Amino acid sequence: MERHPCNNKNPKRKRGLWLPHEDEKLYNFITRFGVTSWSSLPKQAGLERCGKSCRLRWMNYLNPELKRGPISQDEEDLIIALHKKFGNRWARIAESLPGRTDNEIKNYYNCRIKRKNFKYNITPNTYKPDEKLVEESDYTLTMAVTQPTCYFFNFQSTGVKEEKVQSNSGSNLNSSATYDMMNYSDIGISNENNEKSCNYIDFQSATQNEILTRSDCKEKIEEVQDVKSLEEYINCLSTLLC
DNA sequence: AAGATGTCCAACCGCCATTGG
DNA sequence: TCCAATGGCGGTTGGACATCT
Repeated sequence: MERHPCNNKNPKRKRGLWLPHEDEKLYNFITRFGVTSWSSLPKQAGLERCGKSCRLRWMNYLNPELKRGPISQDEEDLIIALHKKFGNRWARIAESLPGRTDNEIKNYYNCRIKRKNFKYNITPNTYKPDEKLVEESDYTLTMAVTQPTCYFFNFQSTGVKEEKVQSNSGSNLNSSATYDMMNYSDIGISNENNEKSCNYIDFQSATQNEILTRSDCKEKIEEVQDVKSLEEYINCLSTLLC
């Protein structure tokens, strides 16, 4: 197999923003011949770029299957939910958003959602995906669309420190006695018309120096939006943690 | 009006798993 | 079996543009 090195030492390699005529060459070549090898494509298409650069330009910009326009609220909700599940595995997240690229989602998350999280006192850098949930189908995501009044996307535990999280009212949460400290939670609440929204609640501050009570929990939630079915929320939480 | 600052995103870099000579 | 090229991925950066002072 012929090798086509693609590295910084190649003096002929062009860099920087793509020019319209380069886009045209790449687009015309791929739509006509397809891609058999990215490494040999630049030469065949008459481009002074490396194969990697061509691949990136096609994947992130020229591919006609890409969706243009701003990311919708539904898409944002999905990104948040999937990020909780998969962490920074952008390519995996992008699989669930047809027409959106991993780069686009990554950029969107880093500059929009991260800022929102900061507003709600969440530090995504501390986030680690819950491997158990990653392995266990789409359970949390399914929850998000099937719970009519209260749903949540994910809970994670941290290995950093242990902290008791209890309910003082005999709920299901209490039956499991002790959990690892819940770090951050995304809780989505839908209204009567099943129009969902996504809000962020920092449970860490609630659990850092105190036992998290049912009323604490309810108070936290009510800070964001009125909740009609706290019991349902507790049940969901208990099911997921057990 | 102009400089400073912030936001956004295209593109590059480096790492790693896979592939195939 | 070894090893270098390749492709894919996530992290990061630089610059264009927008907004603020």
